[in-house]
Amino acid sequence: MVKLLVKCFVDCPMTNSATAPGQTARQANKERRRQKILGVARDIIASQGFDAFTVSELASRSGVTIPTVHNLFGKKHDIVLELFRELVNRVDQVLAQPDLVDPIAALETFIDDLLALYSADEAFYRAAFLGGERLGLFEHEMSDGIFKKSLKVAERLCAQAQENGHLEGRLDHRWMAEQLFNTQRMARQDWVSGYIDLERYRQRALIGMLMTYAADATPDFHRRVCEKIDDVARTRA
Amino acid sequence: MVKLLVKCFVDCPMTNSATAPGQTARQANKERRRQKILGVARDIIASQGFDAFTVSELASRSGVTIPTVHNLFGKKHDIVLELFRELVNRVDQVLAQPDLVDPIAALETFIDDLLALYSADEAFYRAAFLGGERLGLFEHEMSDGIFKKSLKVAERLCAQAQENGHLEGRLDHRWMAEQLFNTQRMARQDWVSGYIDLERYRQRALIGMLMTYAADATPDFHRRVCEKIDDVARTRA
DNA sequence: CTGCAGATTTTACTAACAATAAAATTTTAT
DNA sequence: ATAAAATTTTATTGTTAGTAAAATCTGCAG
Repeated sequence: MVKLLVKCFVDCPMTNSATAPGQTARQANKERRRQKILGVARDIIASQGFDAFTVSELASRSGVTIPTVHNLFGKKHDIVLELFRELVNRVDQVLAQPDLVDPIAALETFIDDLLALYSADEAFYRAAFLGGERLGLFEHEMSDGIFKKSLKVAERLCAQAQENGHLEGRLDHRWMAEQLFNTQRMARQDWVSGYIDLERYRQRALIGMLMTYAADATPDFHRRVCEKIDDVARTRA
Repeated sequence: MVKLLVKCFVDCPMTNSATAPGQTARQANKERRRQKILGVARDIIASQGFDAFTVSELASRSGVTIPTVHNLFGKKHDIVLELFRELVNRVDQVLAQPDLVDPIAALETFIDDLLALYSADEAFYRAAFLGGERLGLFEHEMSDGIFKKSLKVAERLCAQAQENGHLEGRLDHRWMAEQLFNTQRMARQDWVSGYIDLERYRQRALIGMLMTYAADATPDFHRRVCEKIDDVARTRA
């Protein structure tokens, strides 16, 4: 039995400025394999759902055997965890952007930044959210993770809107922030579940959040919000 | 090897007015076993999550063997389906109740009826929602099931509120109905996921829906809505 | 360019799960 | 009491996650 394999992917020094200087080509190849397998995992979860995501399917599609996958990632759980961590990192960056003065523009910028992120690699984000949900990875994030951070952002948005005279202050900002956050969350979940597409996600999130503003808007601002809602509503019947 | 088993549960005629007249005690016992197993299934899913729900666990906890479970229900999928069907039936009945004239009271009645239902058998409802979600049973219901029906109810609620002069009519009722519906849905999901309890579910759903009203409320009605929100918000800090 | 050390992949295996067929057993009706 | 029917169980199949140890490959030193 004769095997002819060519596996010498990396000969160049690579641009690894971050890690140790003595990093050999072997480790670079390892990382390359990991990324490839991670990509296949993303495709399986996004296109066939989490139940179809088995280690054997992942291995055969990646052109390796099952133990190789376990060798590179550990448990199946860890593969999903890695997708999820990447997701949290990327979303965190978008969340950290500075707010604008105008509340409506801030909302639209926020959602458009998020949507730009998601649409750049829809399969990845759907897979990561799906996997995170399924493995209960959000449960832990609930306490001090992106959840609380998102709420803080939403709360500051409300406070700022009131300072600028757009909100009357008749409603507790804690509730408004929660509503702002949850509206977007529900739309996102329906996208992740495959019920709606990204365009509809944008529409629902935006309109829902604008309606939250409207609940405590000053007359002038209310008019603007309603106009914006009509505007967003018109994007594809 | 000697076995002594006493399995004669039912000797009485039973009150089976619905089905065929010649229904034997055997069938009654069968139904009794099915219900017992279904109850165990509910407990496992609600207390340990869907992943812990295995046929072998279900069988051993129910005091039967694995093939017996399959004999009584078919596939594992069918067990969950039965829980889900029961869920849809029961929720349907609450949804079919007549609306009140006052929009705020209607909302509160609606959510309290729902909550009364859920709290009467919390384990069952959590398990059924969890199972339905996991097996994609809602996907099908999306088109012409409880989803559309719920939206219709919400839309009628808005229309009625406007007729009675509570809403200005500046916002499309289709969007308001969707927001009404989705707010409650998100709160429910957080309850099903174990993030919040029923009391908080009530609070979030009610406040979210009231805020939706507020977005298009006439000045008088807006005042009433805000008062109600404060009222609901005060129930346990 | 050749051989060694260490990293990597694979073969072979275990344990848990869903599901089914057919044998064994129990129950009901006569 | 016994035969027919329904029900449970034993035994088995195929799939999944995961692991240990053997086999193989890679990259570097001489």
